[in-house]
Amino acid sequence: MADKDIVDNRRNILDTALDLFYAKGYEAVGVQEIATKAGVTKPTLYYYFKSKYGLLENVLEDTIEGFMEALMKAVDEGKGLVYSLETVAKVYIEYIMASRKNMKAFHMFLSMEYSPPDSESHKAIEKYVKDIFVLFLNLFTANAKELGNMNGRQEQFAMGYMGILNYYLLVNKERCDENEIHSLVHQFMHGIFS
Amino acid sequence: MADKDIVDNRRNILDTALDLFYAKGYEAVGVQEIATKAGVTKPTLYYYFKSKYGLLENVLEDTIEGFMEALMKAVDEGKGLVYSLETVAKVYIEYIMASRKNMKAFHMFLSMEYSPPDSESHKAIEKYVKDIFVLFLNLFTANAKELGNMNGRQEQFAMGYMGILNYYLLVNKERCDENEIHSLVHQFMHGIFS
DNA sequence: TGTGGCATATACCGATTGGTATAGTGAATG
DNA sequence: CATTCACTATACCAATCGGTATATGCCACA
Repeated sequence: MADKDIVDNRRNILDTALDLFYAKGYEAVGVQEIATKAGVTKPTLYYYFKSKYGLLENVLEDTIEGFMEALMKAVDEGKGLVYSLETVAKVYIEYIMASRKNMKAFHMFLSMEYSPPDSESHKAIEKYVKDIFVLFLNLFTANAKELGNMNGRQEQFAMGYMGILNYYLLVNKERCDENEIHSLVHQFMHGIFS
Repeated sequence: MADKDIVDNRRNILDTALDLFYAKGYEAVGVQEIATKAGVTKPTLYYYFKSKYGLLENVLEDTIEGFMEALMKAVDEGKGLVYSLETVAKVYIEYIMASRKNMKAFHMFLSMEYSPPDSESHKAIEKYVKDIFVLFLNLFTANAKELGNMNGRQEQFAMGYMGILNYYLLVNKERCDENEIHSLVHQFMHGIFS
């Protein structure tokens, strides 16, 4: 019918793999299942990706790196801590709400971040985790003057903020409210004694 | 030599399974590997546990339920919010530091809490997660008078506190400092503006 | 018309998966 | 002595695992 019946098999494999890795986890999904659901055969999959693990790496590159760029852009604006924290949170929910694909990617990322230390999932994700942690760390050190003497508690602040953000987004998988995020940031900065 | 060369195969299987589930994850570990490392054969494993999933459930019961009891005991003392939050945090690190087995159990638990929604890991853990969340929720509602009008933000508080705690303990897998936990609780209650 | 390379499928590999049918232990009980 | 019971091992099952050798269809270019 249309002049474009051509299918991008590589794209299909990537998207199908994300769906399955998100839903069942990397270790629980077979290569055969991915190929079948993507409408290709196994050799086709192995033509584009050198191994199952290589496929996982490509899925990550295809999804998470866009998120990382947005995150990096949001950090170095130099408009103060409060502004930065809220902007960062906004990047998170905007990314997740932008598409179902992004939502799946983010939660796959989260699940991999907490995955067992000797698993392939963990190995594939660790560099991204490290980058993001450093990014949060820099956010606090860059705004050190606002916080007075942090006494090297930047790491604790970074961990606390990432923990709050991650867990909130884990629990509220489908519906992320921007107002609630704002409230969360406020809580983080001023404590629960409103 | 000793009068007790008898081995408790059920115990060995349980402990070995925990080791492997912790390190590589439930889905990535084979029943054969568990049996071999435990020094038994597969039918012996299936004599004590009806399936691989049944084994996972038993591993959870064997480890996490002790933690849950300690947690429940720590909550309902009615000595105020600050006291409760610190006590709860203390239960976490005391449990983790008590033994290497406990440390593995806790991190397996954490990894399962963030595991993919359609995975067996998720299914096995969800009831415990729900119980713990309710427990945290009650902690805040029980101390409502201290916090003034929470406007139904108990859920947010519970999520925030669990998130901070979990992420801190994930990152500091091996070395959990009680003083740092104290500082973390303080940060949670009064915000990062010291 | 040929030729080379990208992209795809058929059919297969050895190894491992979760799980079991069956037979045997050794110790206690009648 | 015979039976029973808790427990363990040998040997096996079909199915699936990740991965590949080989052949072919197709299209661009010569």
